[in-house]
Amino acid sequence: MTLDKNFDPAAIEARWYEHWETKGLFRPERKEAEPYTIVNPPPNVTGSLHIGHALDNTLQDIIIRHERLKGKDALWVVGMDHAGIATQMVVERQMEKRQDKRTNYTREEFVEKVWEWKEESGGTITKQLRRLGCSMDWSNERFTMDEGMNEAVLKVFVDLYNDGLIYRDKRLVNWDPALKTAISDLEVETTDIKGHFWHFKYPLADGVTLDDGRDYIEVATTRPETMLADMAVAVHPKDERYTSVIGKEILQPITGRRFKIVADEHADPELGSGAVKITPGHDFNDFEVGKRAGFAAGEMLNMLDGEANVCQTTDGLVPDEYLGLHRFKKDGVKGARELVVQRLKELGCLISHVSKNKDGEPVEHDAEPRTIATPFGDRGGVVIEPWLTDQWYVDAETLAQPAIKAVRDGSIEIVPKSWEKTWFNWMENIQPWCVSRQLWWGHQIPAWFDQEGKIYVAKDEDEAQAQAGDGVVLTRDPDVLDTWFSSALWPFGTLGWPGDMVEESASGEPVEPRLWDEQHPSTSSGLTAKPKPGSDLERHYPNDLLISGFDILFFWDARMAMQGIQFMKDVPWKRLYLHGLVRAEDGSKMSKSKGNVVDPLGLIEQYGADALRFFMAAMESQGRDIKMDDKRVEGYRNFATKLWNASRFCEANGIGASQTLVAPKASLPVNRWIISEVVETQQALDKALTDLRFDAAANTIYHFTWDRFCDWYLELIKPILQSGKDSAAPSSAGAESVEASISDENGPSTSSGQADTTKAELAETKQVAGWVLDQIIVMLHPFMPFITEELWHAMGARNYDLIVAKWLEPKAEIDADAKSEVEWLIKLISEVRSTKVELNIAPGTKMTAHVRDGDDHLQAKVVRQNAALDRVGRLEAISFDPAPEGASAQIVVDGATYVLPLAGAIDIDAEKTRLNKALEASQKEAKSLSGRLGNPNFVEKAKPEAVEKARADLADKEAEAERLQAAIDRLD
RNA sequence: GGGCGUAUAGCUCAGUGGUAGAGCACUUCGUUGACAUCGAAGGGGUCGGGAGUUCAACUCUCUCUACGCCCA
Repeated sequence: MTLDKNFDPAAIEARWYEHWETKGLFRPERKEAEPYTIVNPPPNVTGSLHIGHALDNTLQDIIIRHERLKGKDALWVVGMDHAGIATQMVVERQMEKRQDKRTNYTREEFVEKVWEWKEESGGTITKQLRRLGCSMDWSNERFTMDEGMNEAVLKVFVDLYNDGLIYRDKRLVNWDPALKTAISDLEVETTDIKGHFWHFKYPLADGVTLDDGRDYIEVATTRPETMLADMAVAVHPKDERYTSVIGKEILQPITGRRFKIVADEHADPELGSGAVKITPGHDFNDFEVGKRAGFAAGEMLNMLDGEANVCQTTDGLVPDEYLGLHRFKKDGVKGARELVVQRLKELGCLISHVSKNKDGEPVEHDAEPRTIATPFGDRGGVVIEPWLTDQWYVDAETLAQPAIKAVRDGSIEIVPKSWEKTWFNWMENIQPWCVSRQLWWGHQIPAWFDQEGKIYVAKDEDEAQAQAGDGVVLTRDPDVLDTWFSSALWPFGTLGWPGDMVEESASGEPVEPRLWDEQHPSTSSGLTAKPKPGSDLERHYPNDLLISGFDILFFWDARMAMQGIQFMKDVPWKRLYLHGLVRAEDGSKMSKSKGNVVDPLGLIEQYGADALRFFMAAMESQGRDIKMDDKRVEGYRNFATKLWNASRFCEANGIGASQTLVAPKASLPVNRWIISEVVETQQALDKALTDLRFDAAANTIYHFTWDRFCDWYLELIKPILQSGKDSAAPSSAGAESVEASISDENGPSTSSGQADTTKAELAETKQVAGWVLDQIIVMLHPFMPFITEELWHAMGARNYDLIVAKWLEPKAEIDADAKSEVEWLIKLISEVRSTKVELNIAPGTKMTAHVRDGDDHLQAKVVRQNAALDRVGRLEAISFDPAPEGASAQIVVDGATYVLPLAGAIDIDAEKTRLNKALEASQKEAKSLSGRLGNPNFVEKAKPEAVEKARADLADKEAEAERLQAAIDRLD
């Protein structure tokens, strides 16, 4: 197999993905291996892959592939979320297009249609995740409404109810009039909008007046329409303006309703008139005031229907002209708000707001302009109405306590740690979680009502009937559960809970599972439920890691923690990694409405999935959002191409797949050096991945591959490989450099490295090069799975696919001698190159170097590296004899000076400038070091290592400066 | 109002109590067979302002400023 000249990602991606999936390689059978588990945040069934998914899933895939390579039983659970509201909306919208609607069908028919939609059009995203290369366990793909999850949801609901942790309550709820359902407080987004603040007169009844003689109380409101359901006016108990009227009554001008003036600390004397109207049925604060004033929730007046149109209150006092109006102006049609203002104005009850125009003249307005923090539904997009209804609530406060403790005691580690505070802050102030939704699509709540309204909660109707007794007519609660209620069970519901639980008696003997204990399943049986030994549930719960965006920390992560601990008696995952958002190039949030959404599939088509993945990893530093940058994705595409070409080079030189996991035995310094570099790279990479530093991990492998392997190692071994070719096909190509030799008579005399290369050295080099390339391919695989799998097979016959290959075990030490020798070589060659540029000498010019102050050790190195110095450094000969008289360039490297005689014209001034620049740099550093060492405090108080290092550095720099000075002097 | 985060090269971002780094962009040079999706060599930052701790601060503390996010 020969690699194509050009690397084309699209040509290999689909092929390898299908190969992995059909061979079942995403989850190979490894029952004996240590388990490793991640559950994927289930994307919405209606969703398609956006750039945030690309980030989130790339990170997970990197970890899971790494763990799989390390031999673990790596399980990445995948599935979809039924997305109650979103999905129902999609299907209803489709119906609208056909002039059809949900209510033309029975609930069963409609739900059936949603399932049909799901089968046909849902789950686009699962195909797209495959494009990204994600190695989830599709063979066990789940859905939050599948049978198993349904069983889990029912059990959780029933158990929580029996334990008093779910209850039904009548209170104000966040009502979305567009979707006609309750939503949880997390689904409300508060936005500042420009609004108005109206001031009205509320007449006092029965001829009562205030101390100042007025016969009305001034109240102000941003929502005049709620006036139709006012039940009180509140004043602060200590507000002397109003103490005399507390307990007296107001006669509401529009409805004619009479209600009391109550004392309540909610009224702020500093704000407006100090008196506030109270509408307990339509405002969260007023609800509390109303309760304190003695109104039961059931008595509170409601003036709006589910669409927020005005309806009659139970006291029948809302005038007919208001009935049916929307709460406020909608689609250009005036609503109750506008009419209330108009009528009050006509009645002389509106207090105008007076402002001054630009000429300083007073101008009257109906209302004062004001910015109002307004709640909007995150899905429906309309203003949320606090509405008095019966809903199901989860006692989140109780469930939160162990979740708080788990983070506090380290059972859950949150990465980055800075999110802990947010976790605690939210959990400690958590509100009851409203879990019922007035939808048809979702898990219908397992609760039945008899004709008296008594509640029976049970797993099914038969159970409920049994509880209620024969002959009682039961009606099932039509509502469904919040989608997050089911996704909160993901870490165990997907692993076989509750089916794979067994109960153990006190003696430890297993008992037949009794999942639906008729009394109190979880609390009264006296048995401990445990996962069945050997089951996925037992092996994979707790999960090892959860990776999610911080935006779903409360929605999902926190709720998983609560439910996981409650039902599994253990945390859902040991670590929680939170990443940021992917932002548009200008730093703004991507949104469809702004039209600045970047499509990850477009990037994949343009640059390849590997490049996009690498970008995500390289940009993911903890605690920061990622700004989209196409140029950078392009750069990582180039990186893939670079690796491709390096592999082609190897292939062309007979370098192929290595046969061993351990590093080959090597004698040549360059080979020993690169093996050491592999060892160091692996250490850095493993550490970065353990620390979840994706950026560090990506950069480590990037720089090793490009800067070390391609730029130096492959260049340095070219002479060796070349000689192999020459000997295979003898030619005179290398004859010229055979002349290059060490001319010191006392030193070891040698001809060029090419001639000197033995078969053994060539074989060793090929082996090492092949081995190193393999290590790169393995280390890079979690980041760039496609190109690496392709190269893995292209480089030779393999016993297994790369995705299930073995992680590195070089079993090699870091070779300090080889390291220092090759580093010297690189430094010398680099210096020669930059000297040439500065002296305007053509880069290809071959030169001879004369060494000053060289010792035996250096001579030996020069001999060993002769071929590389010649081919890569363009130093055709290195002599230990003094340089001939005449102009020359001089280089100082590691305690020796290399004099490069220049036969032709040399720009002495340019060389002087160059040397002086280097001298200044050395002197500057030496000065700084000697200054520090001259400070007695430093020598006394600093760490001894620091002092030692400073001394050593100073000696080096001073010596270097001396040599440079000497070199300059020789130019004169 | 409370909380969190960020300010480092033209841009996007790493970074460590002990002489500032990467990618891109920029400048110059380079097609002798892995790679022009490339190679070689460069230029460029008083690490947001101020104060403090320390022998030593880009790094720790405080404060100010600017921006962003979350909660109320």
